[in-house]
Amino acid sequence: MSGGVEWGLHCCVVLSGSGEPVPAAKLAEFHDVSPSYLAKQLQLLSRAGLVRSTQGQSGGYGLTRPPAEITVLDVVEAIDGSRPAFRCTEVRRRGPLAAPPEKCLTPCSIARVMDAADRAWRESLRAVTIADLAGEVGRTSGPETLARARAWLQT
Amino acid sequence: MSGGVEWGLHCCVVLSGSGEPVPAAKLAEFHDVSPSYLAKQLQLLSRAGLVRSTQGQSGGYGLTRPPAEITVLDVVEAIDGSRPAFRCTEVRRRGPLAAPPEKCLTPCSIARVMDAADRAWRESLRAVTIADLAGEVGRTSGPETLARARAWLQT
DNA sequence: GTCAACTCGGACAGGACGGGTCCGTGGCAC
DNA sequence: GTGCCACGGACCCGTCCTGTCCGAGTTGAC
Ligand code: FES
Ligand code: FES
Repeated sequence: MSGGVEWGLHCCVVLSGSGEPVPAAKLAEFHDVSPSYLAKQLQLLSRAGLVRSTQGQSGGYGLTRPPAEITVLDVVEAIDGSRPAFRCTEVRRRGPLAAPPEKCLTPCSIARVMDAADRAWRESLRAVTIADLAGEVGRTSGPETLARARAWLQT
Repeated sequence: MSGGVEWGLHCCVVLSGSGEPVPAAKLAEFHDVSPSYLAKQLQLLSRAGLVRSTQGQSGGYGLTRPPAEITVLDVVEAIDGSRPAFRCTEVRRRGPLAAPPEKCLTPCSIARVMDAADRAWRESLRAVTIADLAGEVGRTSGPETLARARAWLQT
């Protein structure tokens, strides 16, 4: 999985509840990561419709929806792609004892198991929203942490 | 995820209940895949202790345990590795407002969510065994399918 | 209205990792 | 002894991730 997922998720958390747009350079300095590369991740988020960018002076990025309506799965799929990790290549149809096409109407049982596991993974990620993450941060690191971060971003 | 997982899983299914060892070349011909690459996957399975190889003439591979005691997760981890997909790089400790070390005793909430999803995925894979897969194949493709496959491998 | 500065957006290289292949070595049965 | 087979490592190649760059467009100020 792409390492940029962590950056995108952290960006979404600090962006939650920030009314003013935040430039990508500020976000990069805040997290101490490469500005150019983080810009690419933000582009992916923008293309997926999770964040909206306003150009010009005093422009930047902001969430398009309330944080409670953005799930972790949305961010992960936007950055890392939405294709499943396991890809069935229909091995059963090859070889000397290949299964005839009339027996391949249903997916292979192995593919079904893999697909079920993938669905469980996605369901677990869909159950958590950005708002949940922000609340958790306030609970573990103190409520003032997020406020100070947003204030620093506005400067 | 590595595409060889599909091959290894199919190999384990056809190997289940086969008393005689099966050479790697036969398995490759049966699935119509590259013999060299499948050999590498079988080596990984052997290193993980799932299959045992007998050398010399009329040698080959065979399962070490009953099929009901080998889970799909065992095969996936043997071939694809057991490290989680998401790797936390502790972004919160960097930047101008870095979290102090005394607040980083517990993992980041984002990392916790990712870890929970990964655990759900693994749990879903651990619930299915090779014997279950073999039974499913017999139910959908007819009970004689596996028997014919094993007979072909013995030739 | 004009200018300038600041922003995003996509196009462009470098490098690391995994897929895929090959051959030499050692061990077992015949 | 001889032939067959698994094992381990070294090797090349394609692909994806990482990282960077500069141009188009927009905004705010003067
Ligand atoms: S044919 Fe693809 S998983 Fe069985
Ligand atoms: S610091 Fe790694 S996920 Fe938050």
